[in-house]
Amino acid sequence: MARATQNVQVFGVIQVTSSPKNPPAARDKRAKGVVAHRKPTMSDVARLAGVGTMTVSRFLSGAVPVSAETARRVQVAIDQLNYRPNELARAFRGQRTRSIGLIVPYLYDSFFANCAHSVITAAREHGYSVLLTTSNEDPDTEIAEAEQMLQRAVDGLVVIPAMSRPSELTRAMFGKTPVVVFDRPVANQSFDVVLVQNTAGSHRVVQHLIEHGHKRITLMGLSRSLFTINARFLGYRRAMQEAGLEEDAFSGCNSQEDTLQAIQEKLGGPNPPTAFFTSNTLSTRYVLSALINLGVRIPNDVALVGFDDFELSDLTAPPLTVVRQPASEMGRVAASLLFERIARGEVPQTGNRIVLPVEIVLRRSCGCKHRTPVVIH
Amino acid sequence: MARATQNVQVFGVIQVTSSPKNPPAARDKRAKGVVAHRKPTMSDVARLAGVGTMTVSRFLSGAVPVSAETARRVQVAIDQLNYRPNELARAFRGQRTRSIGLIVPYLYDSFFANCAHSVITAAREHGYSVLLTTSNEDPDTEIAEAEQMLQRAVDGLVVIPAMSRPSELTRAMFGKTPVVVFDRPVANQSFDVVLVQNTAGSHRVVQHLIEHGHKRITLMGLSRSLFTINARFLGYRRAMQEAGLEEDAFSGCNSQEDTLQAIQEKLGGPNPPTAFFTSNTLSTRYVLSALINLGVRIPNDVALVGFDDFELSDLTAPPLTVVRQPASEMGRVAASLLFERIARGEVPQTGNRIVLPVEIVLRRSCGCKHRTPVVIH
DNA sequence: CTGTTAGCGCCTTCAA
DNA sequence: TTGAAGGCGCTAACAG
Repeated sequence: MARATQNVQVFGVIQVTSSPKNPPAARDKRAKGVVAHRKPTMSDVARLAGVGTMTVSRFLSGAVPVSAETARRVQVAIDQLNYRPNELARAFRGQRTRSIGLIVPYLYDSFFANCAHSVITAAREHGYSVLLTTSNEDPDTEIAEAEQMLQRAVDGLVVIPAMSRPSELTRAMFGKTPVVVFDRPVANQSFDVVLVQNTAGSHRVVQHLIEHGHKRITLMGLSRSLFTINARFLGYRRAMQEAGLEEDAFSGCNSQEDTLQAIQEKLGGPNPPTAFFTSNTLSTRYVLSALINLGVRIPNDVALVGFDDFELSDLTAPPLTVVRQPASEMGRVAASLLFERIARGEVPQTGNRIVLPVEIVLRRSCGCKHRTPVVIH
Repeated sequence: MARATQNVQVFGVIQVTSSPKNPPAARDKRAKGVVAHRKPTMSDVARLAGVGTMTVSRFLSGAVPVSAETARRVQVAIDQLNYRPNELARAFRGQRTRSIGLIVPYLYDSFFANCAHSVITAAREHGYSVLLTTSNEDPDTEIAEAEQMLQRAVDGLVVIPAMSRPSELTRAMFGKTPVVVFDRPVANQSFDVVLVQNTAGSHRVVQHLIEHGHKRITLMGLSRSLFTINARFLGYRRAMQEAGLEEDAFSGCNSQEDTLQAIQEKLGGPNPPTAFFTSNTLSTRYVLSALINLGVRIPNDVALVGFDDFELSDLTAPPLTVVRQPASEMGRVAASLLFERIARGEVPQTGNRIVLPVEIVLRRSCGCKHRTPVVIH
C-alpha cells in the first residue's frame, strides 16, 4: 500500500479563470483572478495539464490508453492540486455508487456485530463502502431503512431480517437491486439466503447430552414463532424422539425473572430435569444466572448446553458447551453472493439458499472433563 | 410512524413522452409512447400533475407554500408513480449528503460495537445515514478510509482513532468537514474530543482494593504508549503513591501465553501480589483465564478488578468488579457534538473536550460480598 | 490517442 | 404562488 501521507487531501489554492458561459452576475467565486479554497474538479486538473477533461477521466479510470507524456502531465496536475475525484458526481452520473447497505437488528449483540464486521471487511476488499443501520427487530423500521438506502442508490443490500413478525421485504420494493438475507430466511422470496444448520446443530448437541446419560432434558428458549428458535426446537425434538425421551420445552425466557421462576418450578417439581438446553444466547445467560443464583452446581446437579457461542463462554463457571455459529463466515458468504449478483447485473427468479455447518464446542457444562475446549463438526 | 406498507417502493409503469431537446438518435427509452420500468423522476411527477418541476420540489421540501389544489395533484401523481426523490441527485446538487462517516477499530469488540450502535441511533434521529468502516487499528487504513468518506462527501466524521501509533489525522485533510474523535484523543488538533475518566476511574478502583487491605497490587496491561492504557496506569500509580505502596506494573499482556507466564512468575516470586488490576478487557480476560488455569481462588487467594465492563462479567467465576465506561453515552455525545457542528456549518479553531464519568461496578472478585452488583460513581 | 457535446435529477436563481 | 433556465462534476457517445 502507498504510504498514507501520499494520499492526504489538503485543499489547494486554485487559480480560477472565468468561463465565458457564466452570466456576469453569477457567484463570483469563479470570477477571473479570484483565489478560492474549494475542492479541485476534473476540469481544474484538465486546464492545468492543458488537456480535455475526458483525458483526465480516462487517465483515472485506466480503461483507455493515454500517451505517456500526457499521463505524466495529468499526474503532475493532480498532485499539484491534490485532486480527488468526486465520488458523488461519479455515482450520480454512473448510476453506481460502489456502496452497499447492511441492515442488522442490533449492533450491541455481538453475533450481529461479528457478522457486520465481516461484511464490512469483504466490502472493502471489493472496493465498496457500507451504509450500516439497525432495524431494532422492527419490520417497519427495517422497511423504512431499506427504502432510505434504495433512495441512496446502494448497489445491493445485505439484511438480517427483523423477526418479531414475518418480514415484509418484497422483491418489488427493490426493483433490480440485489438483496441477500442471512441468519434468518424470508418467506417465499427471490432473495439469496445464507443460513446455518440450526436444526442439525441442536440435534447433535442434545444427542451429546443423551450420550452423557441424561433422560430428562428441558429446552429453555424464546417463542417458536421465531425462525431460528423454532429450527433449534425441531432439532431438540428429533433428538429426544429418536432416543424415546419425552420432550419438555419452555418458551418464555423473556427476562431474568421469568426464567428464574420457570427454573425453580422445573427443579422443584416431580421428575426434575437433569439437563437444560438453551436455544439462544439470551436464554443461556438467563438460565446460567438463575442456576448460579439457586446454588445449583453445573454439571454435577444439572448439565447445561447452549446454542450460540459467545466471548468469555470459556470463563464462565463452568465453561459452557455450546453450538458455535460461524458468524464471520456467514457475513463473508453473504457479501460474496451479493457482489456476485452485482457483478452479473441481474437478479434471479429464485435465490440461492446456502446452509453453513455449525460446530459443537465441548467444554465442561455438559459433563465432559476436557481441560481445553474440544470442537466437533 | 406511518404503516410501512405505505412507503413501499414499487416501480411504476411510466408513460414517457419525447422531449423536444432529445436528439433523434438518443437512447429511445424516452421516445414517445415507450413504456419503461425505471425510477420515476421529479419531472415525471411534474408532467403527470401538470405542473413544473419546481412546484414538485417545493411541495416536497415544504419550505415554500404551494396552493392546496396543486399540492393535492402533486401528491396524487407521487402516489401513482410511487415517486421517491433521488437522494444521490439531491446530495450532488446540494453538496450535502445527510450522511456521516464512522470509523472504529473493530466491530467485533463489543465496546466499539456499542459505541457504533449509539452513533447510528443518534444519526437516525437526526435523519442521517451512517457510512461505517473499520481501521483495524491501523493508521494507514484509517486515513485511507477517511479519504474515501471525504470523497463520498460525508457531512461529518466520527472517529475512534487507531492507536497503534499516533494518529495522523489532521485538520488540513478534512477541510471544513467537522470531525469528532472519541475514546482516544488525537494530538494537538482542532477536533472535538469525547473521553472518559480513565485516570480517575482506575484511581478509584485501585483505592477500593487498598480499602480491602491489599498492599501488593499488580497492574497487568498493554503498552503504555496507548493513550487509554497509560491514563489508567497513571490512576493506578497515583492511588499507590497516595497509600505509600510500591507500584508493580506489567505491560506485556499481549497473549494468553505471555500473560500466564508473567502471572506464574509474579505469584511464584518473593512478595507475590495479593491483587491484580487489569487495564483493559483483553488483559482482564487473559488474567482471569490464567488464574483459573492455575487453580488460584478469586478473591480468596488473590483479588482481581478490571477496567472496562463487558457482557457476562457477572457470570464469570467469580463475578468481576470492574470500571464501567459509558459506551453508548460516549457515542451519543460524540454524535450530538458532530450534528451541532454540522448545523453551525463552521469548524472551531480549538475543539471541545468532553470527559464523561465512569462507574465502578462492585461484584465479588475484589473481595466484596454483594450478591448483586453495587454501582458507585 | 484526444476533444466536444450532452445530460444524469435536483434545486438556486431569476422572472412572471 | 408558479415556471424556466442553468449547472453541480462526471463520463458515454461520438467525432476527429
